[in-house]
Order: sequence, then structure tokens, then C-alpha cells
Amino acid sequence: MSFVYPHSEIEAKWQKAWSDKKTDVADIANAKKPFYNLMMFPYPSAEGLHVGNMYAFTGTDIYGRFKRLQGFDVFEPIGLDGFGIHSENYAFKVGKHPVEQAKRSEKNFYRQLSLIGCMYDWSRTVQTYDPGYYRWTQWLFVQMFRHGLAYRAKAEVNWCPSCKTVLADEQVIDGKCERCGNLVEKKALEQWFFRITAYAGKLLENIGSLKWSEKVLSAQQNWIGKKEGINITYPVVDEKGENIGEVVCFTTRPDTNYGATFVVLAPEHPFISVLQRVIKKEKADAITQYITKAKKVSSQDRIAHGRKKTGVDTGLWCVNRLTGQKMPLYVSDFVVMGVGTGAVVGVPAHDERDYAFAQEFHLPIRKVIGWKGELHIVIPKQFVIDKSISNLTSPQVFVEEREATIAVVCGIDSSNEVISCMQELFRKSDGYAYIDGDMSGLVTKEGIITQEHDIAEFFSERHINVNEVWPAYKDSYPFCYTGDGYVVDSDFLNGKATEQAIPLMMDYLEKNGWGKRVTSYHLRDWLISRQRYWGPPIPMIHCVKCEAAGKGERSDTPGWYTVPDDQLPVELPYIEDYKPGDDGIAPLAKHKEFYETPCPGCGEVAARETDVSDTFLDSSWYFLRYPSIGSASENNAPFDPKVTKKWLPVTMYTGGAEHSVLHLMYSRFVTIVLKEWGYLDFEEPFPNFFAHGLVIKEGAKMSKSKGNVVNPDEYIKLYGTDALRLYLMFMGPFSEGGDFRDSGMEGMHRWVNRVWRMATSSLEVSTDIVMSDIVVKNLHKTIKKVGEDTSRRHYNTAIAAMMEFTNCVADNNGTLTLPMLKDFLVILAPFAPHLTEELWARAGGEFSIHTQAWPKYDDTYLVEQSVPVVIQVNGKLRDTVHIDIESASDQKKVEAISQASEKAQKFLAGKKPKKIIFVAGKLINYVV
RNA sequence: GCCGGGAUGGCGAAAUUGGUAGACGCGCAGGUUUUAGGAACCUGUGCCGCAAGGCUUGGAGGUUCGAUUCCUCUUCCCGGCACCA
Repeated sequence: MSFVYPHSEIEAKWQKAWSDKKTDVADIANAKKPFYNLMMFPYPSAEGLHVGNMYAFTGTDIYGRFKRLQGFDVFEPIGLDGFGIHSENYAFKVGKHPVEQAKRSEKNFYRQLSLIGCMYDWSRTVQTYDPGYYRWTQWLFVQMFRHGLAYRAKAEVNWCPSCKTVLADEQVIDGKCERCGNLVEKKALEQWFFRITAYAGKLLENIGSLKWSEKVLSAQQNWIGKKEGINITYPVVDEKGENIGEVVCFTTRPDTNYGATFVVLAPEHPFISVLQRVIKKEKADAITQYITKAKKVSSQDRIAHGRKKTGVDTGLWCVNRLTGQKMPLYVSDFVVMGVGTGAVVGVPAHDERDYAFAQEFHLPIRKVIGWKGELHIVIPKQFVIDKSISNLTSPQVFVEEREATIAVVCGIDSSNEVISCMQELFRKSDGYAYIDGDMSGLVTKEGIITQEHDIAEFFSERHINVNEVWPAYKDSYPFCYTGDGYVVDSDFLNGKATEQAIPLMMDYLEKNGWGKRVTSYHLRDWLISRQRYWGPPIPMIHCVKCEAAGKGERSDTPGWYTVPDDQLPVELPYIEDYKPGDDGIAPLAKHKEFYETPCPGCGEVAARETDVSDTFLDSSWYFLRYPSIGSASENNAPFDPKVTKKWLPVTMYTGGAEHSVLHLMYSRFVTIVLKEWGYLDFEEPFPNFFAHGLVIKEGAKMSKSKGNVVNPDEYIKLYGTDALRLYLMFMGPFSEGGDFRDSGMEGMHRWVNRVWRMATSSLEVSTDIVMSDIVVKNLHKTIKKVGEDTSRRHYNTAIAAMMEFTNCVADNNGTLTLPMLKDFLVILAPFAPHLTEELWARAGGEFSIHTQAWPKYDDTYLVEQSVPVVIQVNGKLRDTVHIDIESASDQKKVEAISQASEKAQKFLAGKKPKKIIFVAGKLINYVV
């Protein structure tokens, strides 16, 4: 029965052969053209892989196999990120000890991974829970500490009451735990942090050199969130004018500071306890009461937009040294301690939140941005009113007629005058007074108006292209500003544009010693410790005596010592009470036999750190480990310098976009510091990162929690790995993912059988059959297209091209000569490795098809003898004629041919063409 | 709100420089073969229309002989950030 492809038997046969002959084991030492093709390793949080995982691995594997056929020495490793909260939670769920479950998961994941036919180098795997691996994860921690990048701090941290551990900021999504979805609480705990913020500038700067997708780059940029501003110091005085202290406010808009009318402190601000000592008791009590209430509001509610502003007056004032004016000092929960300095200077005229607060507490509103100098107002001709509008307003308004517009140029400097002028103008035009307020985005009774939107709507409703009526729209059209304009009522800044005013004001404040420029980032330090069991113990020792004596490995962290390198790894002991408690105390803290250890400083009894490190630390460096496995220095260094120089950075990294800010940011940080410490000679681990799409099932991302996972095992059994691989890749471009459907799967199974039949019948005929030209040409075309499409990961169109080829063969006798069949098998090999290996062997090819060279195509075959030429009349298709390539390039000949076309003549009859457009070899277009 | 990405038949999608919109596949309809089912093969298949022809790439405008592709505006969907001062 050679009509049906016997997938099970063939897959098993070749998987064994590849393994026996070490086809996929990379020659790390001798490779001439190293290509490190890496995919994000899976974390075994479920019983096995689903087709979503398989999609990602297959798409990466096809690229690796393609590169190998192109002559690269491809290294494609796999491992398991099984040390951490996801795997631990899964172990709890199935009621197994994490140690036992890790063994089970490993077995099952590796079984499945070997079934999907990827060219993994099984001689070099990484399991993050192996002591031989986490020894170096701990080493990394030790290095961080020794270089002053690991520190302890008592901080309000995110605490997940369900997972019973702290979470990094990155692991909190909308106030909820990334893992379990429970609301996250704040808890004050002493924790270990990595000083990633010290590298915020570097992380941002290097983004420019990365060949990543926009989506991922902008996510990283947003997360780093660079802001340039100034910290302004305001003296605080009481009603008698006596100085009480000072408050520092961060702002990015110091140019509006003449319009500042109040200052607000976050409820957590440390200055509150200072001021409470000097103010009247009832005021202090009111503040305490407010703060107590504010703390009860969940962080989710607190950051909710448009919430009614609340607050309490301290009865004190901040002095705006620019004006000498006293600004009342408030406490309000709309100010967050973690943002800026936790104190905000309120400029209600130019900030929505400040405005809302000022309204609530009846605080003054001072406008300091207006329009000055020349103002160009453009009105489409059809709405132009008579020129008498020039009489409407202040002296220098005049009307200038343009081709399609009227420009009004005002030489006035009061924003209010301009506004009334504008209002009148638009009222006259078309009776449409659509601007009901202030031109500069200032405050009106109705609130803040963003003029840009209004004007855009105005023109859009009338189907007018703004660019056309006013070409310089972008530069001079006032409506395109949103709140930016020219400074007014601000002394030395008057008349300056916002962009100029900001640095001028910063200079001025700094010169007077009232402020200091700062660059702030949204990025926070990486919270590293976890009060959990299943992770690498943090390799630190704490000695109470040394701390009391002010001694320690580092003067800034008395009492703390790193575990000496020769004592690493600090092995995670097997314990029975591994579940986390509600108290924030780690499971290991209940095991004296674990934590009691001599102090490396004084030799007295000290205690090991009992927290473990975050999973993301395990995966922040794993890519450095793979190539070095099996090298001489494997056991005395995390990675071999020679091997690393040859194989890193990773040539091509592929993974899910969901790791845009977590794993990718941490890996970049770790690589940057390893370079700084002299261990590496590059800063960026992944110069090329490809974010693959997600597999959707029934409209949702495939995930265990949604209950829509599809296990690849049954499909592999039914249709074979190759058919499943092809189907997954055929759904759409690899970057886009796709919707998994059974019916599509069957269609691909059909094609695999068609290929099988085409090949086996070609082998039966096997004599020197004469191939039709069409098929020969088509093969060359297909080799070219499959190569190009595979390069850019458009596997779907590469597969479509191969389908077209088999259709073409079927239409022409259904058989191929041996050399043509072999070429076709090679280009199909990355997609269907087993099927092609079998057919290759039957065609007499030498093992293995996967180490052959990608076939060359001959350009001369790509030139068509006859081409279709399109005849258009007024740009509309009227006829298509097939003519030889030479005539098709000759305008006279094409004209003659088109004259003879009945279909075209029907539309040309009696009309004289005004113009004839001719594109050689493509089309002729008569304009009549 | 800000920053990214996207929208094309009944469905997944294609169109690499502005030049035949819908390749390839699924589904559907009809047929051949088969005791039946399945499988395989053949034909058709964007929409309206008997046809001639007209319409059609989320929507509105524009540039062009010609726009899925370029420009302006807009709606909706997906992702990231967010009382960020």
C-alpha cells in the first residue's frame, strides 16, 4: 500500500536514526559558520505541551533546518525552565512534591518534544532545577552582591495572598497577580533587590541597535519610561510665615510654574509626620484620619481614572519662590508615593487632575499659556465670510485671501482676544460656533478642550483635506497644538514657546538653587526574593553579631556575607513542609539544619538566607549555558569563554511577545552587567528577536485556564508530525499565529498523501522521462519562492508555493525525474523532516537529507516566454492578452494588438485616446 | 489618555517597487468511482445580475491614467503603559 503515507512507522524510524547518528548534535568546537538558533525554553506548568507550544517550536525549527541546508552550523538546543512558581503551583495542584513532579514533567515534556521532529541537540539540555545549573544562578547573585547591584530594602512590596509570596512589579497586571489573578496586596517586607534602574539609560539606549519588532521594542520603551524633568524645592511655612521645612516636587513642565497655585503630598509622604508636629491638633487629627481612610482604599480603586478628588488641607503653605506667593499645602491620595517625589505642584490651568482638584477645593486657576505673536487661522473658502471680520477685533487683524483659504493673521498677545475673535469668526462662517472656549487648551467653564480634535472633526465633517487648504498646517496652524503654546504672565518666560521655556526655566531654577534637573524612569529595581520553596536558595549568610559590630562583606550591608564560591551550590534540601505560609516566612526558614551555618566573617553561628530567587533569574542567563555544556570548563565556570566568543550573542532568538518586558529585559540587564564585569564582550544577548504569533482556539488564546488546549499527541498519532507541522505553519505568517481547526488539519493530511503518491509513483517510473517545460520552470520558481518566504518566516506562502508545484506536476503526468524529485524533497525537508528523509532514502539519496545543500535555481528558467498583458481603458481592465515577451515590451506592437481586441474596442470605439500609458510587459492603459 | 500593531470572500489567508484584488487551502455545490459510508479524482465557487455589465480590500476624502499599497481624517479590534505630575 504505497498510496497512504505510513507516518507512524517512518517517524519512529528516522527519529531513531537521527539520534543514533547524532545528526543534530552541533560541532561546537569546530563549526565554521555558527548559527545559534534559540527558542524560549518552556516552563512545565502543565501535564504536557499543547499545540500552541508546538507551533512556536516548529516555526523556530523550520528556520534552523533551513539555515542548516544553507550551509550554517546550526545549534538548536532545548531545555526546561522548571524551577519556580509556575512549576511549583502545578505540583500543588496535582498533589505532588515539586521534586517528584519535576521528574515527571521532565520525562513527559522531553518525550513530546522529541516527537515533534525538531533538530534539538539532545546532548546539551538545561534544566534550571539541576544543582549543576543553579549553582551558577547563585554565582550570578553573588556577583551582583559583590558589585553592589544586590541590596536589601524594607519596602512596600506586592504580596499575592493566594501564591503567598511577593511579586515583582512586572508580575502585577492591573493590580492582580500574573500567575493566579488574585488581587495583590501591599506588604512591608525586607527583600532583596537588583539595581536594574542603574542601567535604565543603557537599556533604553541600546534599543536602537536591536532588530526586534516594533511591538516588542515599544513595550520595552514604555516599561523603561524615561522622563526628563526637574525636582523643585519649596520652603514650607506656617501662617506666621515661619519656616517648617521643605517639600520637593518633580515636574516635567516647570515652564508653567508661574501658574502653580497649590502643592499636594501623597498620604505616605514622610514630611507629613514632620508637619503634624507643628500644626494644630485638630488639623493633625484630620490628616491622620484621612490617611487611615486612604490606606483602606485598594490600590486598584486608588488609581482609577476620573475618581472624585479628595484631600485635606494642612493649613501650611509652600512658597513659590518665582512669585513669592504662598501656595496651600494639601494631602491627597491622587498623588502616589512611588511616582516622582510623591509630591506634586498643582498647576490647575494646564493639567486635568490639578484642575479637578482645584475645582473641588475652590483653589485659584492661573493661565500661563496663551497665544502671542502671529496666529494663522485658516478657513475653507466655502465658509469664508466677508472681509469685514477684520473690523471685529484688535488692531492688527487682517484677512489675506489665498487660493482656497483665508488666512487671518493676528498680532495680539492676549489669548482672550484671540478667542473672542475666533469665536466670532466661526460664528459668522456657516453659523458654526464650534469653539466654545479657549484656544490654547486652557481651562473653561466646561473643562479642558483639546482643540486639535475639534478642528479635525470640523474639517472632516466637511470632507476637507486640511493639508490642502493650508499646506503649512503642521507648522503654523494653531489648532494643531494641544495645550502647548506661548508662555504668558510669566515674567522672563513671556512669549517663549513651551519647548524653549522648559530648559530656560530649568536653568533659572538651578541657577538660583531652587531646583535640580533629574531624569526619572518608570522602571523599578528588580525584586528578586521569593518566600517560596521551589527555587535556588539565595546564597547569602546573615550574621547578627557582625551586623551589631557594623561588619560585613560590604560596608553598605553590614551583617551580610556571600556564600564562598567553593561552597556553591547551596543545595535546595528535600523537605516535606514545602508549602508557603500566610506569614511571608519562607518554608526553608523552618529548617534549622538548613540555615544554621558558620559566619564567613567571624565564624560564629549565623543563618543562611531562606528566601529563594525569582524564576526570571534562572532564565536570565540560560542562553549562555547551552553551548558550553560538554566543554572542558563546564564545571568550573558558568560558560566557556572560547565557546561563548564563537557562538554568542544568540544568532536568532524566537519566542512569545508576552515576554516583552519580563524575560527579555532581565536577560538584557544580566548580559550588560556581565559585559561590564569582563565576562562577555557583547552587551546585547539577542540582537535578533522574532516574536511569533499565538495559536487561537475558539476565539481565545490557547491556555490551560481557558480549557481550550489541544494536545498534539492525538493529532500526531492520527495524521503524523509532519502533517501537523505543515498545518500549523500554513495557518498564516509565523508572526501572526492562527486559529486551530480540525478541518484544516485534514486538508493538510491530504496534501501530505499527495506528495507521498507523487514521489512513490515517480520512483516507480524512474526511467528518463521527458519533463514538460512547465514543470521544470515551476520547480525553479518554487525553489526561489520557498527560499525567500522561509527567510522571512512566511511559511504559509512557502507551503502554498509547494502546493502549487505539486498541482502543476499532477496536471502534467504526475511524475518527476529523480533529480527534480530530490530538489523538491530538500526544499520541503525543513517543514516535513520525516516524510522527506524517507523519500530521500528511497530515491537513493545519501543520509541525511537534512545535511544536503539548498538547491540552486536557474534564473533563465524564471523568464517567461509569453506574458499576460492587460488592456485597460480609463484604468479599468477590459481584456487580457498573452503575447511573447519581446512584443510585450514594444509599445507599438502592444497598441496594435489591443486595437484588435474586441472587448477593448467596445470601450474605445469612436473615442480618441487622450493619453496612453504603457508599462512594458505588463499593461497598456487608454485614457479617453 | 499616551505608545505600538491591525481590519481583504462563508472561513484561514495571498498580492516582495503604486500596475490583472482574492494565489494556496478549508468549506460549499454538482459530477465520476463505490453495495453504503469514507477515501480519491474532475468541475464550479467574491457580491449583484438571465446577460451585457456593475460593485468590491472597515468608513469618508485626497494624490494618480491607475491605490489593498502613498497622504489626511475617522470607526472598530488586538497588545503595551497609565491619576507618571
